[in-house]
Amino acid sequence: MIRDKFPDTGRFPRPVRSLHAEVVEEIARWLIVGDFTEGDVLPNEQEVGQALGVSRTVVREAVRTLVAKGMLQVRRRTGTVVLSEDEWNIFDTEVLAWRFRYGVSNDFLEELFKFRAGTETIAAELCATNPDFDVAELRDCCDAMERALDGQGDWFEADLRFHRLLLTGAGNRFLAHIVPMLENLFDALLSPDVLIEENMRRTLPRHRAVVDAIASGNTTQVREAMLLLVSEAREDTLRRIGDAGGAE
Amino acid sequence: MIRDKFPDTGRFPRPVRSLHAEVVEEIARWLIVGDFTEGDVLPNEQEVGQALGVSRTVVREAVRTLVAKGMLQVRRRTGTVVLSEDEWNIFDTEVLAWRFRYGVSNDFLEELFKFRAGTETIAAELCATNPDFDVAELRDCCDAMERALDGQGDWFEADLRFHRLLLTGAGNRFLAHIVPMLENLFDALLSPDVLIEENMRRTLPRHRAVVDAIASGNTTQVREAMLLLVSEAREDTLRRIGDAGGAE
DNA sequence: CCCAATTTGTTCGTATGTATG
DNA sequence: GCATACATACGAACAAATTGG
Repeated sequence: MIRDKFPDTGRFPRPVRSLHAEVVEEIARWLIVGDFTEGDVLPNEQEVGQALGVSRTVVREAVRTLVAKGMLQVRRRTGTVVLSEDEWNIFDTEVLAWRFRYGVSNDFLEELFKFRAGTETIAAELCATNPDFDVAELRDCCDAMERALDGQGDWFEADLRFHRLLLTGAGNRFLAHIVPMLENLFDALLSPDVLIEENMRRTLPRHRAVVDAIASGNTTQVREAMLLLVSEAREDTLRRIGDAGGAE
Repeated sequence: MIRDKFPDTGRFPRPVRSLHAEVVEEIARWLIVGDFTEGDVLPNEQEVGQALGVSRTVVREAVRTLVAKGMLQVRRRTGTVVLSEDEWNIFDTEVLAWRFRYGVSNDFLEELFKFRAGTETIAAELCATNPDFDVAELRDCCDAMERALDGQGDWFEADLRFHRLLLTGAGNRFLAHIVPMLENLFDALLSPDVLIEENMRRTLPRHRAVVDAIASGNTTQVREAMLLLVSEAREDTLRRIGDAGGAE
């Protein structure tokens, strides 16, 4: 019972997260792990409420949230039905985070990396042709990564900043919106298992190659450098996942 | 008052859309047209309810929907605050539809077309290297477009099908999820103003060039053909928009 | 440090509407 | 046409958190 996560016992229990957020995530979990799948009808609002120990109102509001994300649909008289996974808002950061938390397939990760390779390459090309783009900042990131290899500073932060600069530097808000997805990816996948010195030493020159290519303004060179960077990142990450058997 | 859209007068009034949907869209409109902008706090739930003639419950559920889409944030004691436009789920189909309906800037459209050019190009390249991809279907679309030029059948439908095939044929669900956005774009922008014979006669061979390039398997050729296709589409569409002054 | 005001959070009871069979 | 099962909608009430005095 969700409610039990808020110990009403002691002096100051105070729920940090609202019941709403808990219920949303719990129902989302049902859908992701497959307790309910496409076409299934959820128990009615009353029953869901009872099962989770919350009122119907809370259930209704939670359902609205998941409807907004394309995971559920409510039909009068029928009830709340689960939509096909490819109706889910795949670009929604919360949906993505839930996937990472409750189980994501290898196929999904492969596709995510392919999408990332494509879009980051576009972004890098646009950066290369954007006169306002500041290459120096990008170089700073590489320097920070290099320092991190010597134990000075945070590799993770510098790496993320590098990719954020690319995606935001393109001057395209659609590309910029991929940043939160990337942050999710980094958070979920860049474990100490992946961030080993061997990988970092290999990827640093790949990053620098991208910077140099952008500085040169040669877009085919940019594309090649970017594709190499992301495909190696994919290797380093997914190999470890496969080894650890971390996913669904 | 939203409520007035449902004439309780006669015998059978029947609201086709729920109050919820109406209120969601109304508040979304407030944000898009700028009645409330970044950082603004909405009137409290009670007041919004009174203003729209609905109960607090309905307002709350509507707000949940907009929070789920990144447009609002709710803080206790403070109230409901409007988030910056670049927090809004830019890939959300409903948000996009509302933008088209209530005002979209030319900059936004430019960026959308650029994003589309990039992602559709990736998709086309992936189709070209996907052994399961059926080029014949793509050719069918072109034939259908050609027939439409002679008054046989629907150009719009064939054109859309063409692009849908590309985006789904790549075998990547992120790319496939761009289809609903494209449908929005087509619905909103491909008016009879744009779909004039001159434009259609020019774009048909561009489509065929993409098909041929994919059939040949030459990815650089695919890219070039695709970029040409989309950039011309952008010209044809935005020129008309500019002429008509249709946007925000 | 506590008090008071404001606003959302949450519950409950009830009535209505709508589609199904 | 009627009963049923469910979502839809309302209103009142109290709880909890945050802010400012």
